[in-house]
Amino acid sequence: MSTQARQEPCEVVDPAGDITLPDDDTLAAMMKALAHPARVRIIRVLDERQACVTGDVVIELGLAQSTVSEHLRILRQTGLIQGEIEGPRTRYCISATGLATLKAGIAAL
Amino acid sequence: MSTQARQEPCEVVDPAGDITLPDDDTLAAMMKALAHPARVRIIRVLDERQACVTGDVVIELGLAQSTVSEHLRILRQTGLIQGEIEGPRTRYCISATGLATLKAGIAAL
DNA sequence: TACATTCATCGTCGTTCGACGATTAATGAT
DNA sequence: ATCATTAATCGTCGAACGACGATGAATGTA
Repeated sequence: MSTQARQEPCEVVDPAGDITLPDDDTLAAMMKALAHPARVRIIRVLDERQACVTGDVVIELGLAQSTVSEHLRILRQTGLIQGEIEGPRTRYCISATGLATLKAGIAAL
Repeated sequence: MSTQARQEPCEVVDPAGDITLPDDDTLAAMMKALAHPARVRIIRVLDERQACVTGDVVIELGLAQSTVSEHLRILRQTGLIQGEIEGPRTRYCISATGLATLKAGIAAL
């Protein structure tokens, strides 16, 4: 039931080095990924608990499992989070570089 | 009122003082407003040319007038830009506070 | 071998978005 | 007055979104 979060951090490699500014389309896509309250909340949840699995997010958001899985997919495909399979479950965490790219793109507006 | 609109800055009042962090819904709404390449471009255009009227943006984007007017409405309603009527045309400019709120909200993620 | 657990994917359905042309309102010019 | 210009609004239509339940694949356990 609960997550026994241990093991190494989800973010295996992410030097957070040189961040290239995204172009309009990429920036708009990242914005679109966060253009939904549920996905903003997911980012906050992943920030609080360093990392957690899909089931935890489902409980936290109170939405259907398939709905949450879809939101996670969108965030993953835009590079804002990353998930690694861990047995029968998937552990998600924030992508430092992805989020940094978004922040840089916004800040440059 | 208004009228005798000169070419003074569009941003009449905008101290850019205390910026309150937006909640999830507000932040998501601002993201949604910029979750489209055309609207990101509008922000850039308004940034380059301090301010310009609808027709200028129409030419710059190459979209139908009604389409651009709709994009401008969305940005205006979320408080990211502001427009003031100037005779038969409307002059738009970036809202410093609106954009600052967005930047603060993202940076706090 | 099952069987349960976890999560991604699929199918559906109603809502919203985004584009456009047409229309309307307001202003300026003739 | 009439006409032209500018921009917001309206109506439409196809595409995408967002929610859900159902299904399926992968893993762990008895």
